[in-house]
Amino acid sequence: MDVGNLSKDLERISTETMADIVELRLREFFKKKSFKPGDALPKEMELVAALGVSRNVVREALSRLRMLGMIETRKKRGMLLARPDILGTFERVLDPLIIDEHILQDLFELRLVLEMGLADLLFLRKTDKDIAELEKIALNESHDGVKKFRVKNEIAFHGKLYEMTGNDTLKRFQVMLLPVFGYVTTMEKGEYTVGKTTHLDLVNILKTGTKEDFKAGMYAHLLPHFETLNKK
Amino acid sequence: MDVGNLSKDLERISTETMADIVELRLREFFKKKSFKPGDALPKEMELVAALGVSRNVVREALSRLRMLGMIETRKKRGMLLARPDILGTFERVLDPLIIDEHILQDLFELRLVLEMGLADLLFLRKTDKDIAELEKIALNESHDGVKKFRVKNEIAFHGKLYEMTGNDTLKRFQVMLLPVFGYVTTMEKGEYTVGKTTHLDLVNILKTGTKEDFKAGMYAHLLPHFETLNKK
DNA sequence: TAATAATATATGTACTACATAATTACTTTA
DNA sequence: TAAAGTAATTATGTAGTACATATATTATTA
Repeated sequence: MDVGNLSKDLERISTETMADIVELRLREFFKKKSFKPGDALPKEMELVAALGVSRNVVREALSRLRMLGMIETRKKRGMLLARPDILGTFERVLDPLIIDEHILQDLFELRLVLEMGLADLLFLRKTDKDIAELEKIALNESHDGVKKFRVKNEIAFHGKLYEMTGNDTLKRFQVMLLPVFGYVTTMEKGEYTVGKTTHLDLVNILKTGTKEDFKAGMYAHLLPHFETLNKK
Repeated sequence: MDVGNLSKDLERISTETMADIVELRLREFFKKKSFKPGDALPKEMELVAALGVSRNVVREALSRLRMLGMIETRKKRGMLLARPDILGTFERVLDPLIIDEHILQDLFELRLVLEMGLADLLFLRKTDKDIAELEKIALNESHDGVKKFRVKNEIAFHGKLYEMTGNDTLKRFQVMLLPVFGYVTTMEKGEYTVGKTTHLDLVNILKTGTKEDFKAGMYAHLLPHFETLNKK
């Protein structure tokens, strides 16, 4: 018999555990019943009875949802639907040590994309106060060769840029990507090279320049990184 | 006594469960021992003995890590460290129905930032074949008033753009943000307004224009969305 | 009536038992 | 002796019981 077609004819044996199934069912249930954050959920024992599985299994599934912040539990009161902390869950798996090299590279590029796209939000929401603070950061930078400080400068400056967008999620996203970013940059060949446009240049563009100036400036600033990228 | 200072003096009673603690300890353990994907992990009973908690608790913690794709379990063989699917976990909590309105707005802006930042990767990696496919998508668009089709066009076109960056993570990210994006756009006041630059215009820029042209074109295309944004 | 105590209830933890799958060791047979 | 088949072993998966603990509700008392 043709082995190649076998996998099409024979359905893959599901290795799903009961906890997996219950987790899924609960998600569907919450959505279907259109529970809103703060609503009380059924008790564990009610779920056990309804689903026909052991309390153990139900608790494993609930434990997962609790970790994701989708539910909260209070003794006696039972469980409540909650608002998940979307980035918090992301953070949990974002460890450069465990992540695939290929994904790391993708995330590195993702950060470049983000930084290049910041300009519009930035020019919409920048304030004189912000720019003053940013300038202070840029002026305080030490320009000796110690790598540790250089990384610190980078983080402070670019972090402030994200902050200036007034988008908390974006800011947190940046914080999360920091370790990843750091990891990849150490992989880059040769010495740390600085783009022609410095942090101070960027500050000045923010003060008097246009959005387009800023986009060009940011590109020039990140150019050393862009040059490490390769085509498909 | 001053109640205001009380919370500073009295440490907050931790409501962490054993499962929370064990989860954390296991993460630290894996990192400390610098396990690599594929490595065999201790058996459940060994963890039970080492941590001094019930098997139940250990299993709840393991269940969470398993959900995140950090570990895999095979009967008899035990557990293996795995490569987590970072975006998969993200997806799990990214339901517009349970996400905070404020976060939704943030994610909407995040997507705008991404699209504005695509240009550099796009011009680095675009191929004639890609552009041809993109053009086909743009040409196939129906321009009647049916909203359903318009959304479909948007998804197909912008999705292709993400794809052309050659960055799988970015592409998946876009797919994830789609429902969120759709949700927010329906919130936008008034009728669906199209930017002055059409999809076909963008295609032509990709063909013969410069990166800067494209950035300007994309901004013009997204302008209706940008105009809904407000300052801090 | 207000403060206090008792009760009920739902989650958290521990423990036991057995099912199931898969590896390993052993035995049988050609 | 090698291959095939069988049994033993082992680690995870599921079920169920028991009790601890915190808290909302109810009952009691001053």
